[in-house]
Order: sequence, then structure tokens, then C-alpha cells
Amino acid sequence: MELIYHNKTKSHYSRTEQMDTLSFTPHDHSACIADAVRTAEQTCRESGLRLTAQRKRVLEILLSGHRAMGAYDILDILKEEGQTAQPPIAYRALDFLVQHGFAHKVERLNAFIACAHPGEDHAPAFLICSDCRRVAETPSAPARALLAEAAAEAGFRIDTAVIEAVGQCPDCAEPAA
Amino acid sequence: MELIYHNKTKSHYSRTEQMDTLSFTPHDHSACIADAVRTAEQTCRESGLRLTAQRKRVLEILLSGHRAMGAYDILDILKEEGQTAQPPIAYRALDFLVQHGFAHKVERLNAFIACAHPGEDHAPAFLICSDCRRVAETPSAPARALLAEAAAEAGFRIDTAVIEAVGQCPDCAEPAA
DNA sequence: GCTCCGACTGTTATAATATAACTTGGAGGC
DNA sequence: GCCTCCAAGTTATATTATAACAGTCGGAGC
Repeated sequence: MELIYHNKTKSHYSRTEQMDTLSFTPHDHSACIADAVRTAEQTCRESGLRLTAQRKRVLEILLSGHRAMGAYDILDILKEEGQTAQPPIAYRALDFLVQHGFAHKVERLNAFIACAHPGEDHAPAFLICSDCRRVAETPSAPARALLAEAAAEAGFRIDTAVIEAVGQCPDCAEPAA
Repeated sequence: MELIYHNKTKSHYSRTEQMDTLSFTPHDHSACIADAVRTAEQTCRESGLRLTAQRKRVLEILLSGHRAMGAYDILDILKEEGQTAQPPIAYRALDFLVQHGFAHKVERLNAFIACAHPGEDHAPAFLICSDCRRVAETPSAPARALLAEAAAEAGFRIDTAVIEAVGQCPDCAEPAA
């Protein structure tokens, strides 16, 4: 299992810019995993949640790709690590992570991805690259506001909204590197 | 199979207002089905597409509810009508209808819904009522524009976008009728 | 310490959604 | 008529997800 997928050197953006679209920019990935896990641990401690070994491991697996992963992809990895790993194991951990904002479900892919901004209260939009399957989060507040407006005119009250774009990420849109 | 689901008399809107959110407003449903089928027939004739009996029947089934229906819901109805109806029958018809804009897939529900505006070139947002599962289309152009802007900043080129809101429709939000 | 409780995990089974692959049929062009 | 192509029929299987129940573990209260 390769842990660093996108440390290519060519990019439209410097490492310090555009951190909102982490997934499409080069960065120190192992540090990024460690950070995210630490944030999750702290958040759980503060909120009285239990980041058990299973949940933490699943979070790490998700973090290792900045890529949407199916529940069964995760199960396969758990199995390689020697666990029995029946489906509910993965789904329960994923439910926990999604429910508490450490991960998101990408509806379009029936897959899951680690949250790029754990701890912050946010409802992101996803940019899904149809070529490499990498997924980035992008701010969705403005789009959500307009959507809520349109909904209100219809007398509809929005609880949650799924906003997912499919297209080409910067790397895959370029002819070559 | 009840064909008219929401001809309730109470609504925030008159019949002639808010036609963009057809699904949450009372209207003459059998006429609405006939209209949509006619539009589809004409569009196919003009474009050299074949609206076969199967495809037409699946479209009618979808239209009968203004509701998202799973492929297997449709299969069940086809079976009741005497067909053998294996999954590919439904999926192929749905693929055709979605591909040519006569129906949409609601990713959040893994389900399908007839297009409320066939013939018009549009990419709607969906308003999904979590209580009654009815689904309305609402204009999404403004929200899409903002999303495209945010994506462009990340160097991402959007091909298609899924915009789906879950919440309460006018009827279900009211305490009672 | 003990016990109870509630939350998490383990396990089996199965449901729900979707597609692959190959065969048969039927409409239209030539 | 015959060929071609696309659609429909059919079998099998892949993929995604949940139900249901039994076992385990840790902390709260006594």
C-alpha cells in the first residue's frame, strides 16, 4: 500500500497556496495523516467520543489516499492486516467517522474519504477527478446559500445538501507532466 | 399502483405558480404523464432515438409518482404486469432515459426520477423530502456557477455536478393538513 | 471489588443495488 | 431477401449495505 500518491512536483500552485484543495496539491502526506489523526484524537477527547483502535485504523486508511475508498477496499486492507473484517466492521467505523465529521461519504461514488478539515464545522463540496479518482474538498457555502434560496421559494427546508462535481483535476487535465 | 400521489388541496402555492417545483404542488397528474410521454416521443422522433415499449413503460412508471424509484421498484411493477423482468431490463431502460434527459438519477437515494422538464437543456438540483421521499427539481444554474468558480480556482474542470438537498417539503414541514 | 449498563466488536446471514457476458429477436437499410 | 445493428432476454455474479444477535470491555455507582 503506497501511502503517498501525489507528490508530483509540477502544479499550478505552490505548496502553501490553495490548501483548501489539499488533494490536488503536493504536500507532506505522512505529516498530514499524523495531523489529522491527532486532531481526531483531541476532538474525541474533548467531546467524550471514543476513537477506538478500529475507528482510528479506518481513519488512517482513508487518510492514506486523499482518495475515495469503498467500504470493501477498507475491508481488504484490514484483512491483509490479519483481521477477520466482516462488512459491519468497516461500515460501523465509517458511520462513526462520518457522523462526527472525520470523514465524508461521496454519494456519487458510494465511497468514503477522510475529511480534509477535521474540527472545522463545514459542509464541503467535492471535486471528483474522473481519471484518477482523487477527491478534493472545496468551499460550498456560497453555492449552498443560493441553493437554500431556491429551495425556500419552493417552501422546502434543507437539512443537508450533497454537492459533488465530476471532472478533471489539474494533473489529469494537463496533457502530460 | 396509485397514480396520483399528491393532489392534496392545501398548499402554499396556487396551481399555476411555482411550476418549477412541480413535485410539491398539486396538479393534474395524468395529464402531466401524458404530456411528458408525448414530449419524449417527439424528442426521440426528432433525434432518431428509439423510445421502445420498454423504455416508454419505464418512463411512465417513473412519471406516475414524481418520486424517486429504485430500479427494483420498477422491476416489481414490470413483473406485476406479466414480464419476466430481470435487472438489466430496468437498468438499460433507465440508462437510456437518463442519458437522453428524460430521467435523472438521484445519487443520494440510488434511485431514479422522471425529468420534470424534458426537452429543456438543464441540469437540475433536487430537493428530496426525507419524510415522503418525493423529489422536486429546482434551478441550479446559480449554484453551479459558484461551484464552477470555486473549482476553477483549484484548477479543476467540472464536467457534471450532483446537487441534491435533503429536507422537508412544504407538506411534510407543516404540522398537519 | 462487584455489578450493572451501555457502547463497541464479532459473526452469520441476507438485503439492495448494479453489471458482465452471451444469446435471441426484430426493425430498417440495401 | 438478407444483412446489420441495436434492443431485449437470460444467466450469472459483482458490489454495496444492513439486520440481528451474541460476546466483550470499560466505566459508573454502590
